[in-house]
Amino acid sequence: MTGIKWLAQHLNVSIGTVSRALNGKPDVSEATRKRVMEAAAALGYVPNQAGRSLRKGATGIVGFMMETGSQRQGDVFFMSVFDGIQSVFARHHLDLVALLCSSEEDPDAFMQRIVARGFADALIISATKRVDHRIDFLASRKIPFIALGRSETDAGHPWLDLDFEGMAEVGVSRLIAKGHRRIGAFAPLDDTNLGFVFIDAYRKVLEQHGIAFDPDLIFPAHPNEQGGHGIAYAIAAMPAERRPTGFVLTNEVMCVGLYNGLQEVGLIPGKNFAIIGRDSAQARYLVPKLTCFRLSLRELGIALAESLLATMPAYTDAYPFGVTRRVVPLELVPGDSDVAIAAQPQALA
Amino acid sequence: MTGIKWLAQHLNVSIGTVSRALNGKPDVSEATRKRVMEAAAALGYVPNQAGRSLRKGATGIVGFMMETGSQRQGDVFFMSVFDGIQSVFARHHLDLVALLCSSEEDPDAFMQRIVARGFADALIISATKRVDHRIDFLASRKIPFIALGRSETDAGHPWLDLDFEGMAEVGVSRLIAKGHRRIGAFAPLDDTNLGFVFIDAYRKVLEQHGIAFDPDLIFPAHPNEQGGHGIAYAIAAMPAERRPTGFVLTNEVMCVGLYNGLQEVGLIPGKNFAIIGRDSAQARYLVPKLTCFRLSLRELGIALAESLLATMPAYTDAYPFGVTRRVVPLELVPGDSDVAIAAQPQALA
DNA sequence: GCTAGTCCCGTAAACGTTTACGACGCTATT
DNA sequence: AATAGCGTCGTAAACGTTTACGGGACTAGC
Repeated sequence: MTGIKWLAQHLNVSIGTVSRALNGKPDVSEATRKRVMEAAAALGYVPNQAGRSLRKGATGIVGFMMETGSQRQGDVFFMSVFDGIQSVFARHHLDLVALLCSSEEDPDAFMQRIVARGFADALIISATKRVDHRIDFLASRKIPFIALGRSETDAGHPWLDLDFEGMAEVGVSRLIAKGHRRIGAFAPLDDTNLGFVFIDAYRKVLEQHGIAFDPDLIFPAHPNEQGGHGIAYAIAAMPAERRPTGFVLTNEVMCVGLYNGLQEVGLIPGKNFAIIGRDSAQARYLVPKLTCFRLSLRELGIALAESLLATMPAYTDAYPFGVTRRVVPLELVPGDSDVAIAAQPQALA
Repeated sequence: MTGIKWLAQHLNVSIGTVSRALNGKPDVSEATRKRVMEAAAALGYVPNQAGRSLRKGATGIVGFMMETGSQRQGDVFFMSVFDGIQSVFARHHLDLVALLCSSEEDPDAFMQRIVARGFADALIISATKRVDHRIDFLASRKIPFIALGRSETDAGHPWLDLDFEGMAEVGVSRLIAKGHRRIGAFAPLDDTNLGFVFIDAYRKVLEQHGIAFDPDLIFPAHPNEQGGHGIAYAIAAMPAERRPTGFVLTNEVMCVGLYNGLQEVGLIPGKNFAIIGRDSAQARYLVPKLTCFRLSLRELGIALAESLLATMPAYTDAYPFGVTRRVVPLELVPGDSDVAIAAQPQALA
């Protein structure tokens, strides 16, 4: 018994007038507009989503697609990013919802279903794969979207990504300056793109310093705590002289697993092993203090939201910078974990 | 140019027949049904969400309300729960989406907006407060919902919660059996209900063992890493003889902060301090191994989904157990962090 | 006083889907 | 052979909203 005609009847005006009053259209007197808005507030009327979006062809919803399941990395990360996104969306009466793709469903099929159903006006995709069919699909359907993460699939689409090249540059050369020659890195076992970007830059930095690339120092792992933990044991299983003496790890959740795993095998970060990692709520309290890369996740969310809106026709006037394809820098926060090699006592067997 | 009439035209049948065929209604021949479904699959037709839910008055969507922002606790937790929920929903063509309430918006207002807009058919709310207006609101609007977490607000509604009484019983009496008399606990600074439940049970267990309750052993903190970390320093700031010698901590993310904080102040878990905590992906790799309570988050999600569907008229025949208001047990996984007091060397100042 | 213009507001169509209703053709029964 | 029944399908209304269109009332200008 709620609905616009109910409210209109209650006010003795037509439904058209009510709609115009609430949507700020010009063809309504200030007196009746005030009357309508007050009545709506008093009676708790809110336009029905289905009716509105059916008529307008837009939902006022932006979807953030993410995959659920314990395999995926945890998501303190996302909560802060979401908050940044929403602070932008709130200004435009847009709602952000997380579209949860079950681990049992194919991500590409999920995305097609979401789009065809007309669920959201725009999408944000994350965990981009090296080749990502979602990008081609969204571009071909002309759905506004932005990717959090680069991909080799290029549809001229907007994206934002962390500066993995910068982290490789700063992190690896910092360890080299501290005397390290054997520096470990990880390769994600799924085909998320970020791993490849980092490894490429990592190789380039080594080259610049005249250090030969050793494929044994690239440790394949799942991008979660367990993956980091496993790397520690993989290192310990190597002959001592072939082990890395330091590690640059751009994945924040892996840091915790690696840290604790290393301690279990007698490789103590900051003592006889060097780590440069990624900041996170958990990593912030590691002992000894983790030297890490940090960025404001909230600002990342804000940039993501603004860059997305810039590509949506309805908002281009508010955000008049075209397609953004940009890398956001991270700051190195010195800690005690990136010890110099000279200071390292012999690693325990 | 997609839509049901487009598909109907393409097949030379009426839109009514197409709709009936796709929705499994009886009034359609098997031959045309097959023809319609194949064409739909081939042309990639999926019914428009707005049109469908406008007509049916249902959206096929269940919303999981959660608050974003870095203040809230992180959510490796939720990802696994989501996966369990979805494995149930998938059988009924229901979609789960996370409704993200910005930290800048009032949760009660957010909920009202969501409900009034007719966004979801049912809701799951979490982080229940001691008195929670959302419960009364949803009950009065007769929206199907379930709460993850108890509350003193009781609308006869369904809920599921972790067995905090059981954790207090097992955890506290275990530490007492190991010689501890001064056992710490935490009280959440926001008014989430779980804190109160645990503290009440904690007091009762102490009483049963004839140990006086000391309010100084209840540490107020935010339920995140930083909160756990702060507790360590609060403990260190106490005169040594008034400090707790052990701690039972039911919040999984706080464990990491507390663990590392304690090490910083010279109170080493498993050596001169005892901790019983909650299992999590991060906590699993703490050194020394954390003695903790564990449960299957996926199964929790499954129970949550089934209990919710049991209260929805359309699904009561599939899940014919009425309103569930139940506590799910946790298993104690022994580690090395709950050291006996006799084994504790003198705590360092 | 007539016309043009302006300001409000009501009317009705449209968005895409589901579904009650009725129509049609066929078969089986009497 | 007439009728009842069944299986199949088309027609049209309905869901709640937005918006193009037109009309009425009033003002201003001549």
